Amino acid sequence: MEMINILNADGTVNEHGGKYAGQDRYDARKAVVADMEEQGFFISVEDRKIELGHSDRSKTPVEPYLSDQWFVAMDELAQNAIDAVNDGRVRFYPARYAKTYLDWLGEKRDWCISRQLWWGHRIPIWYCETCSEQDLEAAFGGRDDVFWRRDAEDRCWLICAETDLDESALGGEHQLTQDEDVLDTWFSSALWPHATLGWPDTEDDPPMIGADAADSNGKNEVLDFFYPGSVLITSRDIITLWVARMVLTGLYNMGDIPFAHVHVHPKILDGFGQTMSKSKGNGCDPVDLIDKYGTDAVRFTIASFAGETQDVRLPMAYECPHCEALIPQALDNGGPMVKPETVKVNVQGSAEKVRMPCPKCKKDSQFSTPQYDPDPGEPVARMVSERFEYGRNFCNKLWNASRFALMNLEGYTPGAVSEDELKLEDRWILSRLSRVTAEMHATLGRYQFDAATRAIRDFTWNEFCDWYLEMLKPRFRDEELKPAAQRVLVAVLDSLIRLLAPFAPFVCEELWQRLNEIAPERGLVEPTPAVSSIMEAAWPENPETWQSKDLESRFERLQETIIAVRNVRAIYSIPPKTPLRLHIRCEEDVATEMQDIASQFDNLAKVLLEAAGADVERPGACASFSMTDADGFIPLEGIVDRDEELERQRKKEKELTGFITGHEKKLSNANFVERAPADVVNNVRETLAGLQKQLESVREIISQLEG
RNA sequence: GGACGAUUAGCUCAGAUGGUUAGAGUGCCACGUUGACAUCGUGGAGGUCACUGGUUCGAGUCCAGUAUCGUCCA
Repeated sequence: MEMINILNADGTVNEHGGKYAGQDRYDARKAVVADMEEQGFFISVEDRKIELGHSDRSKTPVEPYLSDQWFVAMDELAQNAIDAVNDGRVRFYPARYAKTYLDWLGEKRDWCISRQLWWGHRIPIWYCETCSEQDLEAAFGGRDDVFWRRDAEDRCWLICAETDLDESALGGEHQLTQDEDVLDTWFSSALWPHATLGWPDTEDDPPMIGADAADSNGKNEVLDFFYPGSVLITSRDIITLWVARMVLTGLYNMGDIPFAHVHVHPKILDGFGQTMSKSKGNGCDPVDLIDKYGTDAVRFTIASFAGETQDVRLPMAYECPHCEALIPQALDNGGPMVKPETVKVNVQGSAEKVRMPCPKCKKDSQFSTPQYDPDPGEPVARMVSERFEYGRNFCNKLWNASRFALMNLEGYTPGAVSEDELKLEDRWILSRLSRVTAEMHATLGRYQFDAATRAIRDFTWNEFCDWYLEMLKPRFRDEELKPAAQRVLVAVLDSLIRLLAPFAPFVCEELWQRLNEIAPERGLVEPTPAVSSIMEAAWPENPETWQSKDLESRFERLQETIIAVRNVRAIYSIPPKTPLRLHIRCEEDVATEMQDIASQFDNLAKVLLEAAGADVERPGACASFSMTDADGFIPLEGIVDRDEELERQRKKEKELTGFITGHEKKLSNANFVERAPADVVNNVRETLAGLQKQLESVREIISQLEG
């Protein structure tokens, strides 16, 4: 059946519309109904729910309209792009997104590239109805960038050219008319990886700031150097629209893939799981966030969101411009908006600008909405999110820790650090540093930015700040121990800044500069001169030989002891300044080590190690704690409450019993012992033995308390 | 209709190849300010891992189904 178009481009009915020709489509529809009624063909009109597409911008219903469009044949182009992913030349991270790409390309639907817009690249097609092939031959015969053929209905010539053709290029009586449409924006965007590097010019570098055109050596070295790129980082909703198109045009125009890796990051949704958009008014202005929390804070926080899931939620709040209180965003009629009971929502067209009252200071303020902008000069409640405090607090912590380090680098001299100058805490922090460096290398290699930021944050805060810096403090007060402590600290801080620089470049640059002033030569084991900017600094390589599992677990025992003492302090409300005494019952080798680090017990828990060894007895009135290979007693004459202590120990006993039963159950299962890997079984056995030993101690303590 | 994902502590999220007592940040509770940091420190409470089956010696993790939510495509 013949397809008949009854519409003009402006939405009025055309000459095929009979008596309705010239009428607007809405009027014409009413007229049709009226005419049917008049002629007795009309039965009824009823409301129906139908799927009706609307223009995103104008919200006008989309009408069916037949027109000629240009298409790109996709068969071969798509197949080449499919092959590039299937044979691994292009790799997706996370890998599942390759499916989106392959499924879509696999359909090989021809690509409609005509768009009825006034902006964009004009389609490089010219029409001529009057000329002959001889005319074309005469005008363009010598050119290899102009092609022509008759159109499918043999109505006119279609002429395609790489560069614009003059409308009179064929001579006076033959008019060349260029297609009115422009290329699909994705067709143009698809060229981005090579077009931005100067393609199709392969003989000159693209114009660059400061470059001398006279240097041209007949090659586009920029294109050669930067194409193909290494990684494209993008959002999943344009995998088909853009990524696939970049690959296929890259392969077609350049004969090579545009990039080897495609990393697809999650999409940030609002607190209700909705896509942020201007028209919904639930988005946020990154500049507002940067203004409030800091550039590095925003960057670090966003990096911490970037894992392998598809979405992350970012609950937003309005910030009262008067008192900085946060007013959480609420849902209203399906769209995010301030709570309806606190504000009348301004519907489109309303003249009055709504003011949002602050529940804290009771003042009100204007806020940005999709319908209008706030009045100039008016205090505006901007949109912020508490989640960025994560990054802000961390950057602040890093800054303060570094400041502390720099303060203590007074008198630093570069020099080698010998094995015997390394204290337990030095060896431990280096072991941990080496581990975190390796972990960052691994996670960044997989584009798991969330895991990388978590690793470096935990290291910085929970290990470097909480333990290492604290343990260095006494050494800084001792002139003899100071130099080595400074050298190790500088080396660790140097690495730390390098590792953090991608996520907090501004703070890190500032710290790097300050470190350069006080310690221009640094590093383990032999110091070397540092480069002038963190941007030039190499990614650190902290040797795996620094790692020691044994050392780390011994260090954990020290940490456990200190935490146990602090816990006793908290439970009995003993002020931090009141000194305590500690007796530890353990094997001799453990005792020796405890003695070696006794000064740290004093430093970190204000507790004096009074006795350590296998023959240590539990003093009469004391608080006790037990670990797998040591029991601690803290004499608390007159302070300790026997009932409270008993209750504490019984709680511990119950906890231990629970774990032990679980482990015993496992080991009594013949199937487990036979089928599980030997190391898993051994692990359970060892843990069980440790737990049993600990339980024994706890029971002994209980019986003494009861007795 | 098809595809992909999510459902774990009040909130926001980690938990790769199944294996000790499921973690973090934030919020909450208690205590703390004589100098790195209150944007902080110390200690603590808080979870039948959406539901139902299955595979396995063993499941937050693997499989099937159900429910709810989100996104893309048609």
